[in-house]
Amino acid sequence: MSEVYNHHAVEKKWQKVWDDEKAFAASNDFTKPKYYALVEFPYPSGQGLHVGHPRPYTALDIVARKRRMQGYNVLYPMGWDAFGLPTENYAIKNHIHPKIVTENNVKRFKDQLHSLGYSFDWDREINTTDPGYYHWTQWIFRKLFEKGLAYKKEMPINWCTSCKVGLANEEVVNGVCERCGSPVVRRVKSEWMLKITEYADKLIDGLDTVDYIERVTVSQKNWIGRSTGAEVDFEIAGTEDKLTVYTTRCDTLFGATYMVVSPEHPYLDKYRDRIANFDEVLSYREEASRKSDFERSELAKDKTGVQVAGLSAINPVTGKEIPIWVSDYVLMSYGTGAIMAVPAHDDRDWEFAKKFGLPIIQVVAREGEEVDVNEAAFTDVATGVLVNSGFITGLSVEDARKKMIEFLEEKKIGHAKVNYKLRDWVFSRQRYWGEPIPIVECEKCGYVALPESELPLLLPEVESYEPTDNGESPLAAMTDWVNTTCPCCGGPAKRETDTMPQWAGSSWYFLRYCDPANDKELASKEALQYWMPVDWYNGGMEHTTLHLLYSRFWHKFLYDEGVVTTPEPYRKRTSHGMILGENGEKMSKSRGNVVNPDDIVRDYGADTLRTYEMFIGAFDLAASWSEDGVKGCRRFLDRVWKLQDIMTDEEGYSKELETLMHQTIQKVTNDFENLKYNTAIAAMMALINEFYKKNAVTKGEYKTLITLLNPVAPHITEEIWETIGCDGRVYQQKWPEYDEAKTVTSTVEIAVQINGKVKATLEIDKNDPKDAVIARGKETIADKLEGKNIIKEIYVPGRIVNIVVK
RNA sequence: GCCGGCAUGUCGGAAUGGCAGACGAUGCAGACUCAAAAUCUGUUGUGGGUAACCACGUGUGGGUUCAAGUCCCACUGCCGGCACCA
Repeated sequence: MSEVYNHHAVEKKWQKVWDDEKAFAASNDFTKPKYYALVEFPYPSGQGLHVGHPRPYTALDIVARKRRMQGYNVLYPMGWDAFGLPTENYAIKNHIHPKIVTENNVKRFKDQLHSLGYSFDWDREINTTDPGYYHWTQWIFRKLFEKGLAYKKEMPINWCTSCKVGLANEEVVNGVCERCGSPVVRRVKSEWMLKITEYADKLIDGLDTVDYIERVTVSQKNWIGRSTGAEVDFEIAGTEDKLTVYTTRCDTLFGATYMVVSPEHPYLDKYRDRIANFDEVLSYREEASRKSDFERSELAKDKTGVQVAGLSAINPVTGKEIPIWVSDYVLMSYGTGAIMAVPAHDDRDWEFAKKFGLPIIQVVAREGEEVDVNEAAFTDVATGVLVNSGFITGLSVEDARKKMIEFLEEKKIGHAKVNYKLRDWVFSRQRYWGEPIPIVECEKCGYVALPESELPLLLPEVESYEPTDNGESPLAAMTDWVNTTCPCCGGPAKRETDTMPQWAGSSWYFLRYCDPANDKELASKEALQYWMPVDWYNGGMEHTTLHLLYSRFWHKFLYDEGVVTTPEPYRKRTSHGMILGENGEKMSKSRGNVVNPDDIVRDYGADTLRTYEMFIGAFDLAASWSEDGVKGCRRFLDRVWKLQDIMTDEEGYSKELETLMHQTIQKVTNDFENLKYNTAIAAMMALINEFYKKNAVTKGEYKTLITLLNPVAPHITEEIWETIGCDGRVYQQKWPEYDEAKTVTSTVEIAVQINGKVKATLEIDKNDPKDAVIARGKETIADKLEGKNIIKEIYVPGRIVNIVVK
């Protein structure tokens, strides 16, 4: 009899063996076929590893291990995205340097990951807070600056009126500061921006060349939000100025009955003397400054706004004078900060017009049908036909748009315009724990980048990590660091004191893994050429629009600069679902439903945790934790272990199980590729159930099972392999192969239906002719067909016979 | 509000338009045990029937089809993201 499986001893033993053997180091032999599997590197938080982390890590560990067995040179690396707010806040609170906090957290994370037996190549570990790493983050920023893609702009930040510091969105809860409860306002500050909008088209078009799961592609396209519309100029009555709007519905211009400008629109200040109720407008602006863009664009039932008394505009096609309003649902950051309002054909304009009693004029109708725009806005573009619209009356929406743009261009009052929802990337943070921005401001030369020889610009030691009272980063208080000389003219200059956002370090980390120790360049050309692109990148859905887009942007820029050789960084992108608590809610301390992976590893073993997280449900959907489910997986591994007791010496497959063996290899092989880890494991469970039913397993069958299971449960399978006297290691074995012909049987059971309802089953040979099968089918249900009128007989080969009767 | 996703037994979940509920858990019954745990065996969608069997059943309402969990239309509920958390 085999001993009871002891996961403590066995897991420790094999983890040491793999380390000593450098079992999973990626080779620098660039002649072999390569495979680059990547998971998002974690933020090493103080809480340690969450049970959510092992889900994607195990999934790609399975892929990485399988690829090695298939003969690939595999790169499966890990590192730390270690700059960030929680570390900094923890450091402030406890007066510990964030560097120390980070070191401790990284150590804990690494121990935890190690205890799970991942096949990471730890020789390539990276850390974004390491000067040898952020050297190159700064180098990339420098290049962006050189090419004019980094610029300064006045941008609103969240400002706590009491703490007198800038706050991250997350630190603002219901409009008040998370720490002190004081109101938060939006305050303007000069910030570094990156021109991601310049790459908007490339970022959309590139999506056609990669293999991302559909919802990622769709999300990115929507986020970039390319729309083709027109800019139209409206004269402001009695002035030389024009109010320019962006619209996607220039066909509805005849129905524009008023205009709305954003509270921050510059014309409000320019014409303050003409605006009779300027005080009212100002206080409205003040109110709007308390809201985020998100709150402002919410289609709330009660729209707010103020009419700008004393200013009006001229509708360029009707010549009619129309009022100008100010409302916070119009954003300065999208389009031109002003809109033409067509309440009859836009939901938000309709709400606004209803609330303030503004005229609603219908200019689009559905042919042959009454549409009452006083009941609701009519927004159907596909079936709309223009009415009441001068020279475009009677045209479809599509044609009307074209004709209107021709007209606007001819009269020089407008033109076609492509617009994006995507906004430039706000790159400044008034924080300590981030990469210093390698720029100085010189009175004579303006903003000057540090020369490459001065990189990395080290993060200086400061006494306090708190932002200063005036909202500057803590670095601003270090005058001897701030005051420097201009690299250009040698005159006095000041260093930039804002730091980079956490997104910076994670926008190129996959390149560094290719050549992590290089101190001459971010990675050698040869290494990049060989390893890139990443063959399979898995990460959370929550990173789809920010991290994923930011890193594609940087990569495309580096491609244009000739630094990297592929236009896209990732060939394939998948996403995993969240792991929820036992109660189906998100795990959190306050809900008291947090599961610590260390406890599971201690009580059930790493292999059990890995198996359970893969078995828990569809990989891309959220799943709730269940301790009983964990036990079930441990039971499965114990049953795999105990197969030793019924193993025979025979090397091949037994006759009865030959088909099932080939089917299982096929299913596991394919399921591992298609994110269907749960059904792959179910297939292996079903297989061992058959062994137990027979009360025998041949050594050949056992070895195949162990090899298939190894990527999921690497420790126990290595131990069994050794115990039953096999040579070498499982991780060095070739991936099992199946014979397609042996996965199918010639006889099959099919269902016999009447009107689509199953009445009987029938054993047939797959090669039986259609008529014979139908005849036999009818025989088996003859009693039920009596007195019925057969009107149709259907045979789906190898599946079903359906007799349609009346 | 906008964008995306999801909805199947007691629970987690399976199911190229072709026998719904694989696999696991739970419950129940039995074996082993002084006993319990562990392990093993059987059983476990609902209603009716002694039984063979019959009817119903994949969030709701309609539709397409010989056949719908799966496709189409309209809804409802829940979850995620919304640009300074990462």
